[in-house]
Amino acid sequence: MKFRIVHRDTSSMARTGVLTTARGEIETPAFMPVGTRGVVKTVSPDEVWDIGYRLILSNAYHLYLRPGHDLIESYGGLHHFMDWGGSILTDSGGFQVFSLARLRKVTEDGVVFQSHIDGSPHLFTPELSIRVQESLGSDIIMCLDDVRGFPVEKAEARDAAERTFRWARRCLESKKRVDPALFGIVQGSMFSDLREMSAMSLTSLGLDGYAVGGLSVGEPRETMTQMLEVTVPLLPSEAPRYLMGVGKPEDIVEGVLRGVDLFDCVLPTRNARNGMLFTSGGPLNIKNSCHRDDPNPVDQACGCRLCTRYSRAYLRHLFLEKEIYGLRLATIHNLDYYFRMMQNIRTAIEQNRLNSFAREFLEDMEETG
RNA sequence: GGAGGGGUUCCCGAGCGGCCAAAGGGGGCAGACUGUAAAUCUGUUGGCUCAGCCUUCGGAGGUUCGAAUCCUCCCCCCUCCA
Repeated sequence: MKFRIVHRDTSSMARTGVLTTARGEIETPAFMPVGTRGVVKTVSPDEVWDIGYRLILSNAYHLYLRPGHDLIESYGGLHHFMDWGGSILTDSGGFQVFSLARLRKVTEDGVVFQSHIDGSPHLFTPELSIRVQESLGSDIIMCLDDVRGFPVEKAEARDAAERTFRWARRCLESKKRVDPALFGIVQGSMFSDLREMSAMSLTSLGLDGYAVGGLSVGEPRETMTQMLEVTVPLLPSEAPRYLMGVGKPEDIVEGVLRGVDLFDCVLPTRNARNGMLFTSGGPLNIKNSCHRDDPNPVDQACGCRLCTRYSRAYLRHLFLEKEIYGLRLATIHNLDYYFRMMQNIRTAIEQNRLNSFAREFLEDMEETG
């Protein structure tokens, strides 16, 4: 993997760049659709590709449990297994330490999960996480980290951040393949000094990229941006920076302003399935009765398959009837919205006007949201 | 003609003298969703001048301090026998 910065915005910390993997190039700042189980829910890889995406996120923990990383490896890796021609970043399973908190126990060695599928216990170590991700054939692999929720006691946050560093070192040591890039993850919850400590120690490992983890877990947005402001400047400028699990359109803009290059989030895909569509006029719940007899497209300004061919009335009908096509159309639309948003962000950076772009964007969001 | 079963709030359906404006589902309406245990979850669903009052359990009467619940008559639906 290579990362080349193309342009630095003069009005903010933002930059555009090109991330090059064995599968091709990705323009940054970029958003990654989430395909946890080897599929972006409800849509085909072709559809994801046609929208413009060249990098998606998948998950080591879920694919390890089912169908098993060895099986996927025997099918030529995840790209081949799911027929995705673009690049893949896999999450390490660290987030499941947080999201499956009731089903796990963290030790220095690793995390003992009780499978959410059949209850069987699994020890997920940094070494296993790397092995799984290498078997999958990911282009970018993540270090196993210890994610905690919000709020959390400082002692617990320190403990988790320090462990995350020790695990990162083990991940680096156990990495066998040379082609995938390895990203470390900064933790430290909402404590500036812990974030600093975490960033400093992690960068000493000389990893290929750095992620900021443990944010958008329930804290106020202002807190998240504060944490970015103390963390991002400590990360090497020439390496890609990735804000994990973020987020809402406004969160992404805030992140880019502070120098973040990569994002991922389930929001566009999950909310699509729940009937929430992102539009240039703000979010919209297609199930609301006001759309019952509305011949207009979901978003006049959108060129996606949903907006160019169907009325709000039709999409609402599909949702009320629980027809699968509605989920697909909504997902395509939201992914299209996010892709175009990232394009607009990149253009604004190259024209040195991200700051004013962001101000307008956030004001619009406030008005409609 | 005879015997039996039943009509409950938008729908299905529980309740079978007071704790019933009435369980539970469905449907409707609204909200949430941030490295996906999520095509999920939560709230709400008679009216009002809302800690109270009014209207409501096929219809009309009655018993009772008190009735969706008991009694009488009537109207409809279903099953079986002739």
